[in-house]
Amino acid sequence: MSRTRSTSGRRQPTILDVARAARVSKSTVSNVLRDAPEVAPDTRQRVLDAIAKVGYRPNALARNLVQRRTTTVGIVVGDLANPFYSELAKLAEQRLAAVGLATMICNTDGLQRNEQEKIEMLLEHRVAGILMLQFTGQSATLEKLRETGVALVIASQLQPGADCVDVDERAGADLAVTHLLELGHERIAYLSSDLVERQSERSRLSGYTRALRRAGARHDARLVVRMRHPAPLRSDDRLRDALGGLLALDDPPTAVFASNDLLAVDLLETAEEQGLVVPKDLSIVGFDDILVAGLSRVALTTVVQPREELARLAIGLLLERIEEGAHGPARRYLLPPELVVRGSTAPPLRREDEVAHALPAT
Amino acid sequence: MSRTRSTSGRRQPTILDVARAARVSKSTVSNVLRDAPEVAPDTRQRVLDAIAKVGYRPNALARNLVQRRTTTVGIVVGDLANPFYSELAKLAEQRLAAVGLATMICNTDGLQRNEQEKIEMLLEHRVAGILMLQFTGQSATLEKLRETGVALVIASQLQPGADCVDVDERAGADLAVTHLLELGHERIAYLSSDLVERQSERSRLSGYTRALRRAGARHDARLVVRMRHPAPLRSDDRLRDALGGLLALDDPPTAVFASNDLLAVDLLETAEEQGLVVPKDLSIVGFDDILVAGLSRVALTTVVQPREELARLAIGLLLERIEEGAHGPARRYLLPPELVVRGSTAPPLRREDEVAHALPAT
DNA sequence: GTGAAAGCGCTAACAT
DNA sequence: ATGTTAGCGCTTTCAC
Repeated sequence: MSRTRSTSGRRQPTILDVARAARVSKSTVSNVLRDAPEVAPDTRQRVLDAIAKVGYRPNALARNLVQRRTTTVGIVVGDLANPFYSELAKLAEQRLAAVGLATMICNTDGLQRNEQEKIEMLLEHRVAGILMLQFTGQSATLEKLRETGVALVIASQLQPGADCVDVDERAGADLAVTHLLELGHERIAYLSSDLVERQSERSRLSGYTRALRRAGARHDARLVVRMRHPAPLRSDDRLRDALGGLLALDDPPTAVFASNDLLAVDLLETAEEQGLVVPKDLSIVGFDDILVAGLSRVALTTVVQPREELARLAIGLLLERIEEGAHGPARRYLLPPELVVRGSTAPPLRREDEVAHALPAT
Repeated sequence: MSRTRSTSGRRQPTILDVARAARVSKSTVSNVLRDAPEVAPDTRQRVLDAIAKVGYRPNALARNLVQRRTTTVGIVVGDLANPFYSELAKLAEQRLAAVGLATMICNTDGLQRNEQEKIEMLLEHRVAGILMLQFTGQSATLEKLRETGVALVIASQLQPGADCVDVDERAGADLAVTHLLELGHERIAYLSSDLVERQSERSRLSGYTRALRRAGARHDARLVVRMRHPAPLRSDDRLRDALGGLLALDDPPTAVFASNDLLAVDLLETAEEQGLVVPKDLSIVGFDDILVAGLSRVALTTVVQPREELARLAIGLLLERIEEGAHGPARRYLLPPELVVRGSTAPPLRREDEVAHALPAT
């Protein structure tokens, strides 16, 4: 019974069209497609020719359906416009493509609602694995994921029971604050935004606290500020208020540790807009080491997250899970952070210095 | 014949499991899933309950296979780590997700080889449409795409015969150079990297030439430099050489128009590293208006590409094509660029000024 | 309103 | 070495 398609143009040729053109059965075509060993050289050639002739292109959906597994991996990211994540996403995609896996990228804007929906969509597409570059930390979501048995790796955050690869954020924050303490700062603020997930937030804050406590500095709750994340890379009202609040204290901070580079750069902008000079009047340390931080015009002292290694290990873990299945104990890589000192930090201005010379940045 | 799966855990429940649990046929389940009108309220409820009970999740592959169309769209991008493209990709993904479409993102690194492979992969996955945020311009690729009849939109570049949405790059370059001319510059270099596709390259160069010609300035081929793209946002040897070459001329340029912001910022870094002061010794104009360009510490004068509008129009076009099919005449949106003047441009230092005062940036 | 049946394009036994 | 066959999980006529 020959079919004729008049509507909406020719339909794509299938394996059957190839079979007819090569005068073989469709399984023979399938055999050469999957290059199974038992095909006669000349038959194979006939099939190859037929494929070229009819312009055949395999249908991944059909294949994936019958094989009950896909070669697609989902990447969930909070904000693709954040350089830290887009760089990570790029590295991950590269590695996945290198082993023949396609990538579905989902942006959540950091919203639980979106996160759930996107994950649901990935599961409906039966992705072989999911890499979460950011995670709201909602346990129900994690539970659902676990039920499906899909391979899962969470990057840049620790979640008990799941494969994780993250940097030691506590140690990183400690590094940052210790650096400031060593420069002689005593009043050090911690500024954070909800762009950073709760988990990470806690770790970084705890690193901040630990460093202060070790140095015997008194903890001052007024120096810890968490805000809605400001517009990226622009000075911002909320940030201006936050900074104003800190500086209005009777004993204002001389340095700020910001929980991420985007925020740190914004702060730098805002501070200078207010007439402060960084680092003379205010030292700033960030977290992430995004590319902008390294510009000499910006020169942000910051804690480095090793992106390449993060991506490499995360994809490595994910591929293992896809191979072996999701059973077995959770694995974790904890990467050590590093501090890179640039021009945004300097010793504090002592009272008596205030009119006189300011110490230059190291 | 009941099946038992002992290996690799439980398999995911199918529509049949739901049917059994609800004591209806599978087509009834399908009917409530696609909420077809003709289902009795109580039957629907029974099915809904069964779905929840067995933890059923629709299989998008099976659905897409039988419907012979997917709800997945491919986005092809050259470099996801380039803020301009990651911002665009994010906007596009948002709009697609809003209408229920999933997004497969492919990074090509600007390589034709990769571009072809990734497009092939998208086609095998039978994506409903492809949005190219960057395109090497290879006509064979375009031809293949056209043959498949897949919905296609090319953003940020004009390709005859395909739906395009791009900004008027020629006008943009003209704007940039005219601005420099009006400031009094006479020797204006054009610096470009292969990060910019050939098409765009040509347009921008032609805008540069046109502006110069209109002003009656003599064209000097030595002022036009195209280089391999340097490491993003870091000063770079190649760039140092390129700049050195320009400044070594007997009549060196006082201003540079860079074909993209990433390059412009790199140039700024390199120039200052070499002891030049921007804009006093050298004015720089970029193209794109990526977020970093707006930082007051960077303050790059640049040509704005309206990203939001680009994404909106591109996705709009793509959705139309997915609806209507790929036949019909190609459509095109040409967006007007805008110049935003910041601190990286100023009148040139005249010989007699050289030791004395320099004019500040506007 | 509901069910039976015929595929979508492919793979993977199993025959031959 | 090649062909036959039975699905993968779903949609979609078409009977009842």
